[in-house]
Amino acid sequence: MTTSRDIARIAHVSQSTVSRMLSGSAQVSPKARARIMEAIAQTGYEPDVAAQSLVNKVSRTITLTLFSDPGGLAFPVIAQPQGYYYLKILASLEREIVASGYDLLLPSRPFKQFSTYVQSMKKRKVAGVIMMAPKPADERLQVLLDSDLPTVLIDAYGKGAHTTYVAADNLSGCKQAVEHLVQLGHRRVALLIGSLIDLSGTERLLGFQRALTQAGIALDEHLILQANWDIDEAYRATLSLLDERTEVTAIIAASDPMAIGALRAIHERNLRIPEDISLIGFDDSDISGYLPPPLTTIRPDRDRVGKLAMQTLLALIGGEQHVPPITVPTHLIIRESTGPAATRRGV
Amino acid sequence: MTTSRDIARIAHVSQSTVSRMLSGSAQVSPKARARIMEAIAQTGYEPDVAAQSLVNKVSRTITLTLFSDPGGLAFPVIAQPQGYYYLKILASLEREIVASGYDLLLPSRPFKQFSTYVQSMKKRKVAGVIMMAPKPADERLQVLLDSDLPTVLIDAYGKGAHTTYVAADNLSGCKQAVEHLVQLGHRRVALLIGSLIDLSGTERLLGFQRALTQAGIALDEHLILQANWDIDEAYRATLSLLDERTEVTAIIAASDPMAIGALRAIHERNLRIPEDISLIGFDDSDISGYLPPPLTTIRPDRDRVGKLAMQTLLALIGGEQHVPPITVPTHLIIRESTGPAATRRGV
DNA sequence: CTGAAAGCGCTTACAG
DNA sequence: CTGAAAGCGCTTACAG
Repeated sequence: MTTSRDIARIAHVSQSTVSRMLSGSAQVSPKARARIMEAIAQTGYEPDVAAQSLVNKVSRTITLTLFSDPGGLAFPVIAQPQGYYYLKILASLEREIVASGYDLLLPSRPFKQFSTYVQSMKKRKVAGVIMMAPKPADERLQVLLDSDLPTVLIDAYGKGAHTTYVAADNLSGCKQAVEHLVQLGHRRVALLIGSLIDLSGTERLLGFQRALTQAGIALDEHLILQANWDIDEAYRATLSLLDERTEVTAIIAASDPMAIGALRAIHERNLRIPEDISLIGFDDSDISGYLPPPLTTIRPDRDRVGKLAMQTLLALIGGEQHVPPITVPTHLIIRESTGPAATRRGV
Repeated sequence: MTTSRDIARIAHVSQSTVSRMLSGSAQVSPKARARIMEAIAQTGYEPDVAAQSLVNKVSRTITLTLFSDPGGLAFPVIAQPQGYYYLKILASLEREIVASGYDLLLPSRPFKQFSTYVQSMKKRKVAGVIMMAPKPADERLQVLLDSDLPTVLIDAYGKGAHTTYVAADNLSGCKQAVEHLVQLGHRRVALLIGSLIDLSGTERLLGFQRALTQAGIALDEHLILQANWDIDEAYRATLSLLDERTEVTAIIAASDPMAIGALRAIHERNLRIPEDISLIGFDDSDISGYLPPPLTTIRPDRDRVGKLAMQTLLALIGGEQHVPPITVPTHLIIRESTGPAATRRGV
């Protein structure tokens, strides 16, 4: 396989000159440059990334961490409906990473103490880390924040000299959902919430509370149901909600998968959407537009989240310190699962 | 950061001995071994993978290719419902890769000629390639087959000295679906098929045809609808099918997303499932059990596909040649979307 | 603007 | 069973 020494020989220059030209670290005479370009074109030379990392102490590699998996794996998390949300972010992220000439690495690592994580990443000479939705309680998060490894958190808070975050505006998103329902005349609105220990869950809850309060509607804790982001739990929770709280005319699910669980429960009770019950999801997953009926939902701009995460990481890698965090807006997508509030059912 | 030279110094041995012990390539005296272990424990030493790849000419890295994306990216493909099928395979694959001590790399690459792909992977010293569902027509496939890069194809055919494949038994899967319907008394069964240029599409079609023929039911080309694996196309195709071919009592969708499209169309025409129309999907995606009604579907054992793909790749990397391909069975999951054939609608 | 030399952290014949 | 030496393919002061 062709090496930079071969290129040097063919172009009648030294290896140093080849290296300098390729890195752009110094001026190279036009003649030398032309001969080197010629040699590269002719041989299809590509530099050896292992040798480069060895001497540069850093490689053009970004790594991804999803702390929600105990083993730190990525795909087992996103292969579940709860994780579909991240797919679109990852798609945009990968596009951006590749466009910047970086590789995306999903490293194997020992499951032991987390303190070795940062060290492992440094040994692999990763340029930066993208961390998706770690639980704030996760003590491992702090280790990373304290390190000098450039890190961007997605949908989580956490700042440091070499860390910042990009998050969707979950709070406003959930507010938009409530406001839409209030405008349609709904007063008794239930919320299916995921876990309360991660950021997006808490924020969506907060948005719900604020919008309700602003509309002058009293909060009713019985109308806030935890379903752990899970389809099945959402299904069961909705079933008992429908049976016990017949005054409810609308349900907001804090994720589209939970909306699917709610949808099935509503169908099973032979209630019509939206005539009897209005339903709103959160995520705007690709299938939400094809549910019976198509789902009104909140769409975070996931393309922007992924794109900005990488751009921000690049700034951090470039040496910028204390890069400001970014919040990305959400949009209400009105489809057919919401309508005017019905008169009380069964009354 | 600690190097093997540091370990050697601390343990009073030479760097060669440290390396030999770590690689297990030669005998090391118990005393030396104990001192080296001690030094490693005390420093938290991990070898530098860049230096190792540089001298070994190969790294412990597996790379993933999804040819369906023109740019060769992974996430943009699997972030669409058509790609959800692969997620579970990838989850199992990643688990297996990590358990084997390999890293998973999603490399950036120039979009130019594909001929450089193999060379790029070699420059990155990847140990092996997993390729998901390339179109058989893709000329780039051949380049890889001709190379000596260990390669395992998933859901595609292709064999060579250093290449083999692992595929789900699509043909039997689709046969099982038809047989189930025939037992329920259905005679007029429609098939929503994806694209005819990839393996899984063609095989599912073949299974459909064979089972129908074996049941003594004449094939009717009007009942085979192409929907390109797409929810929306499946939705539209089902709409016209329902309007034009009222004798149809059952629909098999060759993927769960297409089944979702069909489901919505059936709901829109105010037909009941399964009383008026039976519906079967293919994939057993996580949401299929929560559709209204829960979907009968074909489940390929995706866990096994991923696991066996890596094990097979490991054999190839180990130098085995002409490793035999593997076919993984599928199972019929009966839920509530199939039932006895109705009398002809509208007659 | 350019080249010779040293070195990044490993592994592997080679000689004991 | 062990160590000294050379080399993997790059980059970067250093000296011109």
